[in-house]
Amino acid sequence: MTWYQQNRRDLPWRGESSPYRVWVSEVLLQQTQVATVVPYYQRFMERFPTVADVSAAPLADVLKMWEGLGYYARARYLHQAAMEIVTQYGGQLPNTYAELRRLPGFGEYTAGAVASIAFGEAVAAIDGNVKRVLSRLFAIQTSVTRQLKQIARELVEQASCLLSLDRQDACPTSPGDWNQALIELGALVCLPKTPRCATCPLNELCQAHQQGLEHVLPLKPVKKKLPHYDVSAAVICQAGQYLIAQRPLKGMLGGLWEFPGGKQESGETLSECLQREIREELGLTIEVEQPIISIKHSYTHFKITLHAFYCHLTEPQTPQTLQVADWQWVTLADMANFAFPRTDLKIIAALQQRD
DNA sequence: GAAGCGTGGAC
DNA sequence: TGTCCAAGCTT
Repeated sequence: MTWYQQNRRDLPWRGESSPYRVWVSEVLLQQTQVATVVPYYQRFMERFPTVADVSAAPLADVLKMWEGLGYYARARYLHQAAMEIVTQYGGQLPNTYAELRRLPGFGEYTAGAVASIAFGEAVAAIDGNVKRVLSRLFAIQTSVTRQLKQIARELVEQASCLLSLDRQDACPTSPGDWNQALIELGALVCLPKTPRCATCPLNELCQAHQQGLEHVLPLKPVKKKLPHYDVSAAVICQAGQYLIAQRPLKGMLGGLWEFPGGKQESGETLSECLQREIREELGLTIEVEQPIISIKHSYTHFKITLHAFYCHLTEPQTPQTLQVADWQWVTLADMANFAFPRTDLKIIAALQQRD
């Protein structure tokens, strides 16, 4: 706790805070690095200062604030939870782990983090940092999940009891500070690849370090290679406007807008692929023209090369919502009002260069 | 318990 | 260029 007090980073969601701000920061930080989150957090708080502001906004506005961040289900769950908090709890976050855990997007970690940091409840908050710190501190190699939960629970309970008996020192005393101290130690000292054991306040207690296992623990599962696909995207122009489509709400990039297209099947040219996809998704017949840009991109479970082509309708036609949530004709300038995945933002940038 | 879900930075 | 992996959650 002394180390944490002296080494904690000054982050926008620390200091003058509120349960809402803690919650938003925790959701943004899920699987996302602090440096990436900071500007998103600032913009999100300006646009949605309170829970009521999020709950009153259309999902499209929340997704727009999430644009480029990834794991877009987080934005949907945050929006859903905000609406529940307004209707069920009068706009105030429930103040216990058990109640928070029932809300969309509140898993064990996030419920534990908000309950401990915002409300002082003595519950554990086990993220990737804490897993790494505790795995090394206790040299845990098997039955990881059960042991870690047990240890983290005992630690936060004991820490809050001990510290409350000993208030004459200036150390932080809350379970929230305890949990954040473990996280901060993992983020700044107990690093995944090159742990800084020489400067670690726990190095003499750390069983992994004593046994020379700090580079081995925690044990990592073997990962398989990501498959690669060629994907095509149609930039369909008509009278200075472009056709964009909204992806289905559930699943990959749910609710985001894109230039329609899809995966190339074997024995198919990119041109044929586009014509098939646009017919299947929107019921349109197109002609494919010149290529615009090809983009390499890696997702969580596969890699793609995305090939964008100028296209036009063979005759006047109205799109149908066969496999898309919605569609819209928009100008280049209008596109700023829709949330796009990274790859499509690159296509838009290419279009602007030609414009 | 495992799979699906984004993106960017570090190395 | 490739790989790892980050303040995880839902199904």
